[in-house]
Amino acid sequence: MSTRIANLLFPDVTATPDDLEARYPARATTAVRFAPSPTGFMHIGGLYMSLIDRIFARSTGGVVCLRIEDTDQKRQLDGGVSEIIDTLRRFGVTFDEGAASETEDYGDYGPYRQSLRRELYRVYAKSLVERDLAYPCFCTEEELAALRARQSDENAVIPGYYGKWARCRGLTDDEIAAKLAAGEEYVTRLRSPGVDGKTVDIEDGIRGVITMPENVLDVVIIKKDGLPTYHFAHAVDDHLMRTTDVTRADEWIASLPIHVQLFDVLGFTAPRYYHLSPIMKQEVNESGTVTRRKISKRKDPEARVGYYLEAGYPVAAVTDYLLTVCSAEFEPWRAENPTADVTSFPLDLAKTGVAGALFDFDKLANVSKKLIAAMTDDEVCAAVTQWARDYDASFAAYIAAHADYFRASVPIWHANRMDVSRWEEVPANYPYLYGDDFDATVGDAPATVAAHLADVPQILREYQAGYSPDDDADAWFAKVRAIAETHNYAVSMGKYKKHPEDYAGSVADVSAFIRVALTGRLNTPDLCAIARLLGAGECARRVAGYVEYAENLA
RNA sequence: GGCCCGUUGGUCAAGCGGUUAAGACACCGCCCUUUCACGGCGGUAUCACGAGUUCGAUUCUCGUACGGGUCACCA
Repeated sequence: MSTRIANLLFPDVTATPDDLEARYPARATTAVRFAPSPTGFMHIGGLYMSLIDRIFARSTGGVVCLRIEDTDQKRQLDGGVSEIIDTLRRFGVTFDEGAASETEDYGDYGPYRQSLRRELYRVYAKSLVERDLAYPCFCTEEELAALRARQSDENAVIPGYYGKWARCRGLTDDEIAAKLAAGEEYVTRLRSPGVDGKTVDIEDGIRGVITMPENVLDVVIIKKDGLPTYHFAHAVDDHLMRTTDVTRADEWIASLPIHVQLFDVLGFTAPRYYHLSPIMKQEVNESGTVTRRKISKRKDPEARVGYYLEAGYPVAAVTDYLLTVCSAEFEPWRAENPTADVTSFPLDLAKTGVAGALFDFDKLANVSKKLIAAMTDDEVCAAVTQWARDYDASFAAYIAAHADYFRASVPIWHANRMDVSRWEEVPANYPYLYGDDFDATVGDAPATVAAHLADVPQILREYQAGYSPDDDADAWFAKVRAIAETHNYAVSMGKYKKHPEDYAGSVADVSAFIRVALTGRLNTPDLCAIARLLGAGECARRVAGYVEYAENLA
């Protein structure tokens, strides 16, 4: 018994583990937690994890807490907590307990930020010292570096602080007292009861039983600054918060033996673990080899959740996509429940993939397009307007100045189309709709125009001469067909396909000339609708401009 | 290097000893069509490799290769 040392180390700690047990009673439901570090920006992987936590809690009738892991003081950033809360809320991820703002918490199992839980960790650390399961270590960083060097020289099978390498493990109480009296700095280490050669079986809800060597390392549990390491905080926090299920990235699998040992010496029941594979990104290195790696916040703009907001993906598209990646059961569910909130998806974590999916922007775009197609014109109009206000000031100004026109334009590219996957594409894809002095003649003429250059000016002149803004779609197209006929362009695709040699082209070509003159593109929404939106004057201006351009080319 | 985890088409994947090896995205083709689309139909393409178990392996076992993770007073 090292009561003397425990008291020397933690003189102010009077509470006992039993007191804490009583303060945080067991829960009646499942509990999971999302536990990010407030490093200043929200990572897409964090959104992914928190979404899964939220859904897990809902589908098991339990709660989800937001716990802030701020024990690494070097990495903290001002505003980091609000960034997390605000971003997640935008994506519909909310918590039943946890940090509510930069300074406030709510819920009965708090405080929910580790920097405020210092005393809790110390109670357990003291208990461990009393029971000879932990001890102070006075080794400096230099000494530790030297130790690693020696181990590498001697090819130690297991590197690290343990057994004969653990110098401070054998310090007598008197020696410890003397060092403490001299004011030497120290960390607190676990006196690992692990035995080299023994293994532990740990069940993972996704991967099944994992067999690993038992932990023998005297890991640090309390750092020099008095705050716990991740391992110790995980054990104490998840026990005291009565977390029943721990979801986290699979990079933690390697430290599982430490964690179960900690739970064991502390007398806690370990939670059920689910280790999820992070979303990967494909990379082609200089030698041409294709590899996959975690999405990195340094290299990949898409790592930032803000990236998707700025691009204008509807938030539901992002969350739907993430769930598609997480579970193969999501898409069929979504098809059955097109309007249901994502968080009501009955997620079965056991069926989640273990390999680490590659982020697929094509798939995201498709999910998003379908979702946008299902929105009403009014919803789309409102969403684009809001997006522009937030992220595209000049487009926002344009919308504000042409509110009715903009509203009238939305159905043109929205109705029965899947053209738009994110709002930034609206100004980018439709310059011929939204912009002053649009000029269709910049760039090269498309092949179909170039191939019929002799006909283009005359056809356009006839089109313009016959154009009436009062024509409906049928009348408008009847005129186009008539022009086609006079120039020996087949009036239907069917006829043209049967005998292409009999014609100069088809009505599709004639339409293409008009389309290019009006928009500069070969692929646009319905031309007649575009012409009506633009107005007769603007159409005349563009057609005239293109006639001149085509004549110069010819 | 030690220890873990993984490997089904270009991508996401279903599959749990016998299947024509689902489906989605992307791509291509055809049809529909008065243009652009939407829609419909169809197509190309996958079990990393080698042993073993078995009447039979994508499914089980063991190797090999390749990929990933981890070996901090960071989480």
